[in-house]
Amino acid sequence: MRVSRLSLVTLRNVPADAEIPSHQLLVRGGYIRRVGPGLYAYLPLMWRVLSKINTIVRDELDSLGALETLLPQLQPAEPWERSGRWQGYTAGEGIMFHLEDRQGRQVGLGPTHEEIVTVLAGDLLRSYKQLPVTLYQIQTKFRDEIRPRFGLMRSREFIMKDAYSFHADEKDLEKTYALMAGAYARIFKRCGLNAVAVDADSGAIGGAASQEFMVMANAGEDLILSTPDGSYAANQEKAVSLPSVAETLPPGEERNLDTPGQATIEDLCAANGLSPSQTVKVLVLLARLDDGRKQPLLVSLRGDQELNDVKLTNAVTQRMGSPALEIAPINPEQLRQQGLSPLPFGSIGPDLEDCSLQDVRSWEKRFVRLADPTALNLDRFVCGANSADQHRWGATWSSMPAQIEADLRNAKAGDRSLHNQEQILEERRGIEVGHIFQLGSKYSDALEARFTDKDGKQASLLMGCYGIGISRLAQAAVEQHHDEAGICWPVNIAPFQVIVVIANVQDSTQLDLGESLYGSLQSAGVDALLDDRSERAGVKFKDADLIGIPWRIVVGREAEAGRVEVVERSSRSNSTMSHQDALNSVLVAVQGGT
RNA sequence: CGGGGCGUGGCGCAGUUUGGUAGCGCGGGUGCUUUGGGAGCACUAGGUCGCAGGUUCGAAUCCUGUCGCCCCGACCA
Repeated sequence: MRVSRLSLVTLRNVPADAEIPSHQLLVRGGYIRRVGPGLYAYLPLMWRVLSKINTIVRDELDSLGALETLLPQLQPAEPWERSGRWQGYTAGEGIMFHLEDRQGRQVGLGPTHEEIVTVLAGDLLRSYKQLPVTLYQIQTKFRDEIRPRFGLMRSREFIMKDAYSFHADEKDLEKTYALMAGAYARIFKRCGLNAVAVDADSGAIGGAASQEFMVMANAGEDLILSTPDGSYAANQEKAVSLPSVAETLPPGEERNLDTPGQATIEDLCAANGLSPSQTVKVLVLLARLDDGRKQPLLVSLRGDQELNDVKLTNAVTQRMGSPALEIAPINPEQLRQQGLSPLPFGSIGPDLEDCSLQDVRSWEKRFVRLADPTALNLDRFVCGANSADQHRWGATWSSMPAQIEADLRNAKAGDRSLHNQEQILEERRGIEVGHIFQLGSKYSDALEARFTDKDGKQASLLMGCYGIGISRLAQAAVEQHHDEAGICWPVNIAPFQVIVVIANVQDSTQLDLGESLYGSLQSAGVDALLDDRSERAGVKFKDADLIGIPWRIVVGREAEAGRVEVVERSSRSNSTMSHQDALNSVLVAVQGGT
């Protein structure tokens, strides 16, 4: 390709709406353009990058025997209703774009394809003899994000590879899951990314085992906790750790404490010479459940611990038999609307009585009481006395109502690893580029996707599902590979592997040599770009750096002598040599990396 | 949804406080000079100042409404 024909528009100014380097560079380099909030056009250079990533992905998945398909983006509501996800995905903060067609049918734009593929699999896969099967597609997904940001990192329309596997038994599912994990590791490596697999929550997709593949970068939206020896890594949503040892309360009788204005753990401890680990804090929350119930919760944590929303949501979902769609603190306004008296927030104890809910209008009439082990393991503690400006010193669980024990706290940097107490957890930010799940029969049960097993009996298909954010991956690669001057693409996903820059196209010797090198590269099967523009050399160098082509051959001053300069973008190393040597060394470098 | 900010040529911005009929840098076009790290000079094209009302002799500027976009938050008392 000739740069003169590429419609290349690079920007010197940093676009005002781009925050992180990768987003700025992709816009400045002429890779993407914003069309609306969270909506981007992939310009010709970007499309080449995405195609290269897709080629690698296809190669690895095909080698596992997976089958490429293409499924509808416009999806009827019905299978989503049967899987129980229509409500959660469309109501309130739901993430699915949905609409009514001219016949009044409800349809959604696919944020993911479990429902569709499960229905299909149920139709197609009738016997264990057909299993296992893995189907995949590379396609645009739609998600009505609360707040799109960072360019392609969190956009409302993005390209995703999603794969779904179907099995007759657990063992077979686990086998494919493991194979897929291996393929993912190879895919990210071939894309030039430093990605790590971490334990993850399976979230709205549901299911058992689940791992995320994270590209470590400061711009990442996820917090990853890991041990220095690499033996443990997990998303904070899921991470576990050994809590620090609580300080014990000195001996003494249980008594009341006057705690005027001490509404936070911090204030309480400062005013009374306590350590946060000697206290129990109680959060008053309301869970909105999928079946319509509004369930008040009392959640007890040791004072020095933070609540983990994801763990809480999972615990509530499990106990209530209906998915928790949203859990939020109860505020005084809500109490008023329910016709309840105000609660002494800041002085709540685990034994706040259910009678304070007696007159509720639309909520459940009893609290569900959950407590984290860090709180339950305290023999004696300080907690709220359920009356304003009053706490209790030396309280014990024996005088409290029964609690549901559940891990509800955030693991954090500095905690000891549960798996090896010698190891202290560290935290880093990560960009989630892939996620694999063992779904089991969650969807096949709901959608009645069954097959006939060896014994002639009907059984639900066991499923795995596996995603890679293709467009996000491309941007993550830029986030991981750039410098002040621009992008430094890993050669395997670069839009072009080599750029031949003719320093001065007015000089016919330079022009001829440049053209000839370009032709030789093309005949050798290299993706080459020829900068044949009648710009000054400096402009062409700046653009080449910005768009990040891994290898540059400069045909300039010494063209007369048949000598050219070879520059490696990432290291900036350069050397001058004969054009034959240049061709050979670039061929070796480029093809060695493929 | 809550809080903050911003809408002025393709991009980045000034001008708004103190109304007087639109400007700077980059980019585009033409010509001459220049030619290895985003050149210089000259000429030139391009904006109903987000939109709709209002005040005024006169509105980018003041008032009202409205739409859009960006950032932060939605962390726990």
